[in-house]
Amino acid sequence: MSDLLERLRARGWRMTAQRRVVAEVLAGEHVHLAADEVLERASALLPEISRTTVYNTLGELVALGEVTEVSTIGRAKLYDPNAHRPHHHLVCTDCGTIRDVHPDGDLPAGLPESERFGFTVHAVEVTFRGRCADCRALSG
Amino acid sequence: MSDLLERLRARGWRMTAQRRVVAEVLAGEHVHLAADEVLERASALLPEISRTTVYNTLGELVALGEVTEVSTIGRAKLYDPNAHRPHHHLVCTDCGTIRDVHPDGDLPAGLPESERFGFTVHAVEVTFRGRCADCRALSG
DNA sequence: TCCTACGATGGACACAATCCAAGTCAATAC
DNA sequence: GTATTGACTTGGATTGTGTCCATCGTAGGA
Repeated sequence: MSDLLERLRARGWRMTAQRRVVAEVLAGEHVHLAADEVLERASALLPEISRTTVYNTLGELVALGEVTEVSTIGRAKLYDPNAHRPHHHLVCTDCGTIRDVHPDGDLPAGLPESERFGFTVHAVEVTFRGRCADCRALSG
Repeated sequence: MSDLLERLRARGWRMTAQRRVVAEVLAGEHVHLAADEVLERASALLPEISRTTVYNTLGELVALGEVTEVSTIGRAKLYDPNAHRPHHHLVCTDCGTIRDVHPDGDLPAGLPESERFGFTVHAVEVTFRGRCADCRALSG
C-alpha cells in the first residue's frame, strides 16, 4: 500500500500523519470498512485523529479513484480500497457481510443507446444479495 | 395500484387510511422516493400521518415483496414500487436521479459455486452509474 | 354495537455524516 | 535552520435519517 502513498504524494497531497494512518488502515484485499471502523482503527494508531479528518480523507481518496464507496441498504457507506481490480460484491442481507467476487467474464454489456436516457455511463456495479452460511446456521 | 390494495387485503392486512395513502403515493413507473418524500406526499393527502407509520408501512411493503429498497450512495434509501418487473437502475452520480432500465437479456449469470463462499444468492442488482444530460449541460 | 388486538401517534433517542471557527503544521522559500 | 503561509486538523454543534416506546385510536369480527 506504500505505492498508494507514492501516488498520493505525486498528486500533490500534503502528507500528514493522519492521512498516512488512514491509508494504512485501508490496506489489503476483501477490506470493506465503514467510516466509523476506519476511525476506530486509525485511533488505535494515532489516538488524537478526529472524525472529520477521517471523513475528509476518505472523501479525497474516493475522488482520486483510489478507494470506492460501496452503497449499502440501511447501513453506513463502506470504503473498498480494492479499486484497481474490477470486482463485484456478494452481500449478506442479514448481517451485512461483504465478499468481493470476480465472476469470469459475465459483466453486463453496456446499456443500449435506447436505454441511456441521455446519460453518459461510466461504471457498472453488480451486487449479489443472499445469506451467508453463518446466518443460515443461526436462524434456519 | 389498487390491485396492490387487493393483494394486501388478501394477505390479511388491516386496511387503514394511512396505509392506503402510502400505497397511493407509491403508484407508477419510474418512481423512486425516499421515505421522507413519501411522508411529505402522504401528509398532503392525510395531514396527521406520522413518520413512524410511513416507515412501518414501507418496511412491511418491502417485507411482502411489493416494493424494493434501492441502495444509494450517501443519501436516504429509496423505495421502488416497480418490484414485479425485473429491472436495473441508471443513477446520475451528480444529482442522484434514477431511471429504471430494462437491458435485453444481459443479466449477469448466477455466481459460479467457487465464488459463493457458502452464500445462498437470491437476488442480483445491477446499477449503471453516469451523468445525466442535465448535469452535463450544467457543468461540462 | 361492543371488544380487542392490531395499527397509529409523536416525542425521545441513536447513528451517520457534515459544518464551522479556531488552532496546527508540512512544504516551500530564504 | 528559520520564517511563512495556506492547506490540514480539531472537536463541538448541527443536520439528516431512521428507530423505539408508551399510549391512544380504530378496523373488523363477534
